[in-house]
Amino acid sequence: MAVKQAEASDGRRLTRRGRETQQRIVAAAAELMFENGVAETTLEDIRAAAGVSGSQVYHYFEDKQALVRAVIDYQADAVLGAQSDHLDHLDTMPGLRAWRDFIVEHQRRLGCRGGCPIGALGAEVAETDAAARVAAARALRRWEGRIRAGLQTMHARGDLPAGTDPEQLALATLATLQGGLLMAQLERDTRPLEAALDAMLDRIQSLIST
Amino acid sequence: MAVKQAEASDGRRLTRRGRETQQRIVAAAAELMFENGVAETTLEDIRAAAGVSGSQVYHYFEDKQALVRAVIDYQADAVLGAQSDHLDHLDTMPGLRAWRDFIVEHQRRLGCRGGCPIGALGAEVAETDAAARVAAARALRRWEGRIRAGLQTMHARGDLPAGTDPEQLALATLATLQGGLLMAQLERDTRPLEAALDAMLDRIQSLIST
DNA sequence: CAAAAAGTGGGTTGTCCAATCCAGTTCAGG
DNA sequence: CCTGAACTGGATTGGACAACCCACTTTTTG
Repeated sequence: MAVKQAEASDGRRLTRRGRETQQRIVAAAAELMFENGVAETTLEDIRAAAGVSGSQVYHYFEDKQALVRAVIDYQADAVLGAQSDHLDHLDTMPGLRAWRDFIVEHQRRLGCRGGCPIGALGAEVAETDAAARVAAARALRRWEGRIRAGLQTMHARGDLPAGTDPEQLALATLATLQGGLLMAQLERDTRPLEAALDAMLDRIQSLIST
Repeated sequence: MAVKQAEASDGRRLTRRGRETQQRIVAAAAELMFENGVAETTLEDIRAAAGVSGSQVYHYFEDKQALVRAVIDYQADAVLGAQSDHLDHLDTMPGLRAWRDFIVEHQRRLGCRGGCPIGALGAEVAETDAAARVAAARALRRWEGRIRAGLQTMHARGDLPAGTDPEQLALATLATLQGGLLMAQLERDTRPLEAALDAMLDRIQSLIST
């Protein structure tokens, strides 16, 4: 599921070159908004970073809000893509632990800056742009779906007791991850993130060994 | 620990009346920033909502950033104050469950709008205002301290096994709460919040009954 | 109770930035 | 190869808003 906008703001179809330019704008916007937030990122910054000129941003996007929505979809693909291999193996404790380590290490490399590309962006625009809020919520549901798939496999295999609900557990796991990322961002320290994920994985482990 | 700014932007001491006006400005700013975010809240909006005139905001605050920092401290007091009774009883499972119910019910009443007054605000300004980020982090540590106190009581009492670290568990609990609030805000649904808190409380419960 | 400090009301300024426009150039399909 | 559509580059506009200023009134204090 890639970001297939594939048309200009006035609805015309795009050529190959056009699509590339559009993607370059979204990628530049995503990076700048991740680093500085939506409000602090001007269209001029994006234009310069993408290496396109003046009217181009408006050629491809209706307005700034439309670009923000495209960025959210782009980040959803980026985040799920980056951890795709890990997400495919969340049906064993070693797989879950490896995923945890991957996320913590990634945050450490970033100096805990930026938080979650989806969650932080969504939170910033949630109360002023309903469409963007919904886009962020949809992105989180995709993510949760991948986690749930792993837990459901464990459940079907009988590793998780019949009484447990994989969906609830997946929701809780993603929420814990989001909160850990937020606290890590604010404290510039991975410890809250580690404590949060470890507690949730220990919870799953304890369900298994029941 | 109240917000004792108690001086104007130029460092002069405030009279009683001045302090009241200053508080009215902070309270108005807090409400508007909670509802619409920092970027969407103008000083003119705040001025009008607080019922003060033109230069007054600048009389009491150096600039908008200083006001944001005051709002963060104000919200920290407000949040901890509102759940103070519950925070005093986090040393039993019924106490923890009651706290959970209180938070979920509060979110339901708000229609899941706004998220966490501290977390959402902190996330918005984290990458553009280091002082505000630190203020938010400090607020979260105060909150975490209250949770930790309850868990430490359980630990000392022997309810929690010796091997468990109340601090780690408190950190994880707050992170889970933050993530649940964020997801509830984005999805406009308390289910992620409930799933997250329930999973974490079940974790604590399972540690007790070991 | 006088004089200085604290607080008020509103007007002004300068900057930033989203959004629009248009003249010129490149590209892609028939 | 040529014609219209896709794309480029830069200039412009209009509005919003943070920050500042000053004349005036009220409050506090020595």
